[in-house]
Amino acid sequence: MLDVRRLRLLRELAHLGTIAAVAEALSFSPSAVSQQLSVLEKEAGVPLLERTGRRVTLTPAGRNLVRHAEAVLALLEQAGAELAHTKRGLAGPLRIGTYPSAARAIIPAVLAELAGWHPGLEPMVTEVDPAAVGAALRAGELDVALVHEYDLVPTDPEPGLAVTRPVFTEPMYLAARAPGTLAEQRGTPWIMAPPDTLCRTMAVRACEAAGFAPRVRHQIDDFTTVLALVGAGQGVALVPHLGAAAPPPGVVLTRLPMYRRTRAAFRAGAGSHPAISAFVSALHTAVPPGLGGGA
Amino acid sequence: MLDVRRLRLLRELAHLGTIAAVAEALSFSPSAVSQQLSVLEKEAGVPLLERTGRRVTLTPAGRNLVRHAEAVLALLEQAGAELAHTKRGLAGPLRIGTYPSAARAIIPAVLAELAGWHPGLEPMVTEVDPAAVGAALRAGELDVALVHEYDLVPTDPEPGLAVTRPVFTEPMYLAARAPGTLAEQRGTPWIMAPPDTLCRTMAVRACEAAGFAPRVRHQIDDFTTVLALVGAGQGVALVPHLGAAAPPPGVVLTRLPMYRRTRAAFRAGAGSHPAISAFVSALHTAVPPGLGGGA
DNA sequence: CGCTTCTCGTAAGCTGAGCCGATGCTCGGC
DNA sequence: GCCGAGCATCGGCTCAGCTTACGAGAAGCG
Repeated sequence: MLDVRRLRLLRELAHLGTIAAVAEALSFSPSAVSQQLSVLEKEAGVPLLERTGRRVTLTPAGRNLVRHAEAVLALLEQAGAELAHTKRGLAGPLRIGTYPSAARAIIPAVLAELAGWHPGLEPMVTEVDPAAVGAALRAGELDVALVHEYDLVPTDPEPGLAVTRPVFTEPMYLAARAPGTLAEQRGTPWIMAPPDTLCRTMAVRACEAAGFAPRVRHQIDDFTTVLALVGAGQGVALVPHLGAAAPPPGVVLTRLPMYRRTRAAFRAGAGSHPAISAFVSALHTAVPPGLGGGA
Repeated sequence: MLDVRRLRLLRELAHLGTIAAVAEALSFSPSAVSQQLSVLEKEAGVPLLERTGRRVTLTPAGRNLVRHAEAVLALLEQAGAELAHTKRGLAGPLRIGTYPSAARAIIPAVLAELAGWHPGLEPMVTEVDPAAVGAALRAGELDVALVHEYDLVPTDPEPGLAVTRPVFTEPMYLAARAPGTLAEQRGTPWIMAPPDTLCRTMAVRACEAAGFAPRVRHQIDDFTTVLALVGAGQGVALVPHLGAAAPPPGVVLTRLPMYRRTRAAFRAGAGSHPAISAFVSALHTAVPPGLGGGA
């Protein structure tokens, strides 16, 4: 019988690409991961990994086994969820991951709602880099997380995870010193998120769709800072509704026909866990009215 | 995350009823099983067992968890089977369980067929008490087994196991010293299998269907011995085709409108294992022609 | 071309999960 | 009432599996 513990390592390897990263994610030494994968390979009787350069790649048999591992892990997750269902009086920790602007604008109301429903529940919120959310969920460091996606960025469904329908949809705004269209900012300096982030990709693509490649001057992730810089005449930026709560004087927001959607994500099979479904319900009822609507 | 090793113990408990039996089946001490189930219960957070008298019973939550355990174990079995599929050149041991008459009449031809197809395969045949076949399969002591069922005995599908369609269907015979019908044996002494066996149940029900309760004189399991006793005028008996190969002189076989069906059984999910499906194929091709038909 | 760096594998040693045996307790049956 | 069957608990031990340390091979860089 294949060992699930080892299958989990193989799955993480499939997602993270290197043994070192798996070890990092699961708080092991790389040596331990290597040893366990060797054992798995021996008891599988089939080569699962092959060294390519200084990394390892999964063989087709390995990738196939990962598919099964996903299914098994999802089923175990579901079994745990159903188990939690039978014990009444929801209690214990619920580890929630979120991106910064939701943490500020959404999470407090959601937690208040949740506390009213289930006083025993102990929500623990952690701001997490959106790129690391998947790994944190799979590694069991988080139970549920708020993730977002942009119109222009193709959403890749991560295997092993599941997401809800969008909890809310925000419009995007062009933040500048005067009203105007995107295309008029061809020559203006831009303030964008750091490279290799979802926000950055989205902003660049928006500019490209308007017919130009943006000149990036500042790389800032925090929307409050971004708006302050816009107010100081340092450039223009794209900000979502949640990041544009209190624009400083002198900053003009122009609504664009682009949207950011926020969903809840969790491990596949965990959607029926009472704490997680309660969180999602709280999310839906506590979401500020008019978020998807006017200005 | 629930531990699959422990879930397996819980499943066995659901089938076998006592911790001692689980320990026996899996070659552990009862103490080890008890400890592991305690840990499982603790990490489930819900009572799974309750002491009723001097045994333990599963709570509803426990039974529900067993359902999930079955699913997980079947999935793991399937993953292992698919893995074996990729390694070509079928090799290694295949542990086959069988009831005695099939061992004599069917298995040799099947093994010969199988050896021709896959020389590397090492079949290991064990005669197993039909009542213990399920436990032996689940415990991993057998990979595949020949099991039979009778018309008159309701076949209860064991969870955790899967069976093929009938491999062959044998007619049943009334073995006596003269031709005759079942109903005519109302007053004759009977030779039957020991109590609490499938054969015994079948024979008793057949008599009841013919309108009488049989007087059982001898309790013998081996059909050759049974026929010898019939020949010695010690009574009459019901024997399946496979058990009636060479009736001794003086014994007359009268065919009855009743049948015994033989199937192959294996752990749920293992049906796609190449060695097992090869065995089933060999079974179908090597089965003696006319077994389901004439005489 | 050689140095550094990053990655994976192997070897040696240690720790704790989990097994066994013994004992105690609580039921049910004779 | 006694006895046996079945489960839980307690010490003690063993081995699976982790860590640390080291070595080998492959990219990147001056």
